[in-house]
Amino acid sequence: MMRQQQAVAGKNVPLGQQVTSGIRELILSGALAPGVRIGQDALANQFGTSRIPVRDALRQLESEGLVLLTPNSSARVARLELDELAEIYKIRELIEPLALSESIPELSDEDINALDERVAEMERTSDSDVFLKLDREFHLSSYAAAPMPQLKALVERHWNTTQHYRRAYTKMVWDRGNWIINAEHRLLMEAMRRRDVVDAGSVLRMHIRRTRKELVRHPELFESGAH
Amino acid sequence: MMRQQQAVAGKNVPLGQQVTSGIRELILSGALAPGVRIGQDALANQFGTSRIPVRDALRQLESEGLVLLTPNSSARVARLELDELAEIYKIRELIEPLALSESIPELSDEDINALDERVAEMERTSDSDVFLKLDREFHLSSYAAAPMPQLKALVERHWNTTQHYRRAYTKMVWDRGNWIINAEHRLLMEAMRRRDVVDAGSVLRMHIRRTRKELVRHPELFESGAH
DNA sequence: TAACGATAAGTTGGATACAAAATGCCGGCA
DNA sequence: TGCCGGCATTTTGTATCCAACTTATCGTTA
Repeated sequence: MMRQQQAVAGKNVPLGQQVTSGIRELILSGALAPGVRIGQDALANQFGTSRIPVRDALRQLESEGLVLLTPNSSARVARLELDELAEIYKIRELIEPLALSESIPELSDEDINALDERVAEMERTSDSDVFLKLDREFHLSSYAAAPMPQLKALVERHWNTTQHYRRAYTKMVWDRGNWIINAEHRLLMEAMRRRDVVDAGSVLRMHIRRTRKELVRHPELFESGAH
Repeated sequence: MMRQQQAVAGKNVPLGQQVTSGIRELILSGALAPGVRIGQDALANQFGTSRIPVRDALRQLESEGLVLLTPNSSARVARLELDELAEIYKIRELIEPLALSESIPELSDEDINALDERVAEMERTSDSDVFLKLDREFHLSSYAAAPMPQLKALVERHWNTTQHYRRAYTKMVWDRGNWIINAEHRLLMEAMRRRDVVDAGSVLRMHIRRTRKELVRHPELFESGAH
């Protein structure tokens, strides 16, 4: 008789983790905006479970920086102030070039081509949500080959917590086009093709830094939403 | 044995957070070594609560990198491989100089003197545990004035997850003395007194980098313990 | 009228109880 | 002897229930 012991690390997913993924997706997709109150009962009904898995999920998401828990009171989708967003970008300026430079030597030519394809799609699309998704995929994929799992988890966390504000900014300036980002991506790809970790790191650092300065110029991104 | 919650009038800290602090302290103090299995029931009895707050605490600690949670199975104190430790140090080399350079302009002369006192105590003590405690206090205090709460939380997390290995290393080389660390601390203090963020950052980066290379030379730090 | 306070309703925190999965033990079998 | 499989025990995951705290409502009063 076959032994079901193995379960290959991921077959038997606890209900709590499914709820965690579900809520995380709701937040990252924008369905739940920062500041919105999220009740345990409502989520439990929505996912068809009791409140226990929901509570586990909320704690998990709080530690990921996506949820703000106030004891004995409410759970809300985490929101960032302008300085907090800028702070995250300053950290990103330091750690993402490291992730990139450690990843580049491990990338195959096929990987590079796949990245290039995403850049091309970004230039073609007229949908800001598609653009946002491709941008995230492009950058995170460019780090994927780095043998530094903790660093990559940290980077992804920062992308998650800033997701809402990047979306809001992208939508805001969508009309004006974003040729600068596309140009930076092209320069980044060119350096990556040459496997030049120094140039690639410099372009990426500039890219993040310029975005930070751009965001700081738009405090109106932080005014809306529930409190 | 069974520690009952003291009904401190007015203070209303959720039980789960108290348990979190308790377990965290057990791990950081070395009472719970990496790899050791920690059962929910055992902890619940030890803290005089049910398993619910313990589960909350374990989830919290997992996200802090101090606990490894395997679904449907065990919870263990997180352990690091040699490359993981090195990875964390590479991240530290980047972000701690930033924390320091942002903190230095905000430090008062009294703060500087207090830091100096810790350095002096480190040179005097003959107890490696005291040394470890002072070292942590010194560095974290030197970042304390930086107006970057997320960065400081990140730094503290890295100090926590590497705590056990720093302790093991400190004990291992305790006989040989650690004049190098003391010298580096002196140089660091000197740059901080001059409020020279560039020099201070350079010394700190060197300090962390040298420690990383030193740790990598001692793989035997990772052999012991439960698996 | 506006502010204050008591009370009621709703929400969260924690404990107990039960189901499901994993670990360990022990006997059978080649 | 060594190993494999099944059963029992232990441990984790989830649901339900109760208590405590927060928030809202409504009435009272200056």
